[in-house]
Amino acid sequence: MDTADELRIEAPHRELLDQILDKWSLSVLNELCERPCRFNELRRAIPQVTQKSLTATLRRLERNGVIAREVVSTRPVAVRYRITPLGKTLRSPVDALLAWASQNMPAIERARQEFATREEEESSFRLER
Amino acid sequence: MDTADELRIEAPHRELLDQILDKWSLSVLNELCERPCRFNELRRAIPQVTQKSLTATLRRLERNGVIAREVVSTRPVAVRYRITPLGKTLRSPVDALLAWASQNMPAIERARQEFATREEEESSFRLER
DNA sequence: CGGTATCCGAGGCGATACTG
DNA sequence: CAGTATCGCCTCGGATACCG
Repeated sequence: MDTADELRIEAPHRELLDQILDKWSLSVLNELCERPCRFNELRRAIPQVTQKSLTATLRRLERNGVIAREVVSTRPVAVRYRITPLGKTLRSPVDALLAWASQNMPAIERARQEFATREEEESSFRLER
Repeated sequence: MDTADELRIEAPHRELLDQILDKWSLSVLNELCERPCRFNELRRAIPQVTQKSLTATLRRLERNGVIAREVVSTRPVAVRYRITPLGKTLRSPVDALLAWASQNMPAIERARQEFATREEEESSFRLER
């Protein structure tokens, strides 16, 4: 029942991670951790993202309370995004994960090559006989 | 150019996170951290996963060197999956992230409700006028 | 037992065009 | 400036059926 509990607990975790660790979130979070940014400022900082995806990412992050959106009613309007206190607390666990990735990238690269080699051997084995 | 560097570095990170933090990986990793498992043992432990997705998940994790697959050539064959030393090192950063999620779930829930409320107000505002 | 093969629908994401 | 709207691809994952 321990296991079953973990699995039930896990569903919201998964949903949350999907929202916070999606394709562009880390770049955005990274940028907003340094300073508050305007929309187009973020686009320039992350050139590969499209308007649509950036908007979607910002909405998701805002919805989950890790960033805040404030509108200054000038003409034309100015919009400023900034990280929230909650968002700041996300930094250290995420950084830990990225640090893990950096440190172990060589080992992972080796593992991938070995895997590819094993695959090749298998297929040539099947062909031989 | 600091920024540009970070972004170029980030691509492999993203790819890696996509492979390791995908829908079922955490459950599988969690299970294999406790003990080595047979294929169907994992299915029973994680009842919601389909054969196909479990196979795909195991292959991905194996490819990246965090789990190992060993085949015992009996009849019928027995397959055993176990966590690798590399895989074990993944635990602490992942746990940190899950701990963050658990701790802040209430705050996130509040943020979502506020967001929903703001959305409603906006749409009713537009209808009024 | 431990998988493959195939079909399918939902959703993520990009490209492009348009707007207050 | 800061978006929305639309289209279309493409991958992920579930359902189902079959296999050594």
